[in-house]
Amino acid sequence: MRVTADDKAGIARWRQIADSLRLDIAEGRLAGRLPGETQFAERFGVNRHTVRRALATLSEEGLLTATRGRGTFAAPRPSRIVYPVGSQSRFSENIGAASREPGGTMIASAREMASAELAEAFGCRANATVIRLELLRVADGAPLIVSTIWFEEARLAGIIPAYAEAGSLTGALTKLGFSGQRRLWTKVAAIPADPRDAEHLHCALSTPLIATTSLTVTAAGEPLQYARSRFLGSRVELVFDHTGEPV
Amino acid sequence: MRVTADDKAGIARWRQIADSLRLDIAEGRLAGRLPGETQFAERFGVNRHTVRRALATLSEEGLLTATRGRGTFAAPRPSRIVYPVGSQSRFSENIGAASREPGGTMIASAREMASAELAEAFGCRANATVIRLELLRVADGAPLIVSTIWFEEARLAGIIPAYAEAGSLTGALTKLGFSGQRRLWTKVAAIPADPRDAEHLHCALSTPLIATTSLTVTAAGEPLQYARSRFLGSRVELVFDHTGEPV
DNA sequence: AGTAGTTGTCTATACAAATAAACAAATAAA
DNA sequence: TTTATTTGTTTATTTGTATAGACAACTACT
Repeated sequence: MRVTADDKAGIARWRQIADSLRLDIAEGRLAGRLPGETQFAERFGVNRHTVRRALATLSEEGLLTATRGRGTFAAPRPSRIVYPVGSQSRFSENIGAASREPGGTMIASAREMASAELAEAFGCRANATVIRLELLRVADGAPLIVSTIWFEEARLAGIIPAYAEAGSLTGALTKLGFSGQRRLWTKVAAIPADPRDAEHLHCALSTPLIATTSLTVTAAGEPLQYARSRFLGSRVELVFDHTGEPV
Repeated sequence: MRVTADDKAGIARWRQIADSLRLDIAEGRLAGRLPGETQFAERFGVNRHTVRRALATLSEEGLLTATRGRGTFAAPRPSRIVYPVGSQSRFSENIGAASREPGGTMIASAREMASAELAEAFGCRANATVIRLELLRVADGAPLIVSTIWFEEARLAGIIPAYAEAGSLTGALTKLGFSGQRRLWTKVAAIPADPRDAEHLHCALSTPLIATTSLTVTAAGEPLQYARSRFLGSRVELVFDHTGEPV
């Protein structure tokens, strides 16, 4: 089979244009009144209808409003939520500090065997039982983060009911007698959204996500929780403050 | 115009399948011998030819090798490069420590007016002159990072020739009499690759990138460099170590 | 040698996407 | 009001995408 090594193959021209314009709007390069459909068509080297198909999708997404005779206008772009990450990170504090109502729901919870990765982080046997908690975190009424959090059952058997009652992780841990815990490290990667995450975050497949993996320990330094969070790349920005780090 | 709000609209079925399989291979869910084309066709609910079109592209990308009569086999997946980020981050040290030959080339350099964002970071006038340096960083022979770095001209007039001579940023700064600089903070976002970055990083448009923005200051605490780097999400993982942070 | 299972190739058909050329309908400004 | 500009609609044609069925070529195993 003859296959050209073309990046854009298999993606309709109108889709490419829509994606390009969506990015331009998100980055603020396109705002207010947009150029006419005819101008766009010429700029992209396509027929006017192809541009119209692209604009129609963006209009459907609420990024654009077009009026016959007047023109097409870009909606004002929302700013990124700033999310500080450090040894003391907590979801509710972070989002709360940015004066947006936080929220979260438990998507799922399960007991399972520790994977090799997890066993290493917890310093336990590979077949030890762990508790997995899946949370969906919301800000401004739209989903922002999907978190998968693991706990050692031996240490945190009652975490699920405690969370259900307290409504927050920090609260649940306090209820179980843990305080003064801190985050040891955070790993960050960029990944395309998989079908499950795309559904929860209400975004398209392959949308760029920030994937963080982190280990939190007790005040005494014992492993407490291992978490993997996926942040909607378009709505959030993580901030790491290095002041205070050893030189 | 009637437009359904469908995520996958405008993306050919074979492309969606190719993207899905590419992710499966990258995450290790698919390895060694793959299911037959007929099985894939049934699993995805499409014709065998559509699957073949998807496999053909992955084969073109070197992720697959198919042999008539034998079957189709996934290439072994490369591991992510671990990139520690902290107050002392330097590119050559990081990649060097992972025992991979580092490398870098200057893509471009220019003098320009400070943007509002930049002026705030540097604490200077908005129309002050800054020097912009664009670097492409390579590991294992493949591009990994595109960095845009700004310096205040008033403080670092000779940075371009110094870099050209020293071959590294740290070396260039030493040559200009700066040492003991440290990174104050790092912001992290996930963005789709734009046309320029996609070209440099040799990746498809809209590939997830990690975008970091950081401020480095002199030993005395004065702003030294403001940098915006784009990391290829599929090949790298950033690690932030919070030990030593104030509690 | 034979057989089951695999990838590779071919032809034909139906549907979506993109192009082309006009024209209608609304708006803004002269 | 008139004019130019803009988005919206229609019809027709061409190119790409997906399906269907059949068969060839090759491999691994019995």
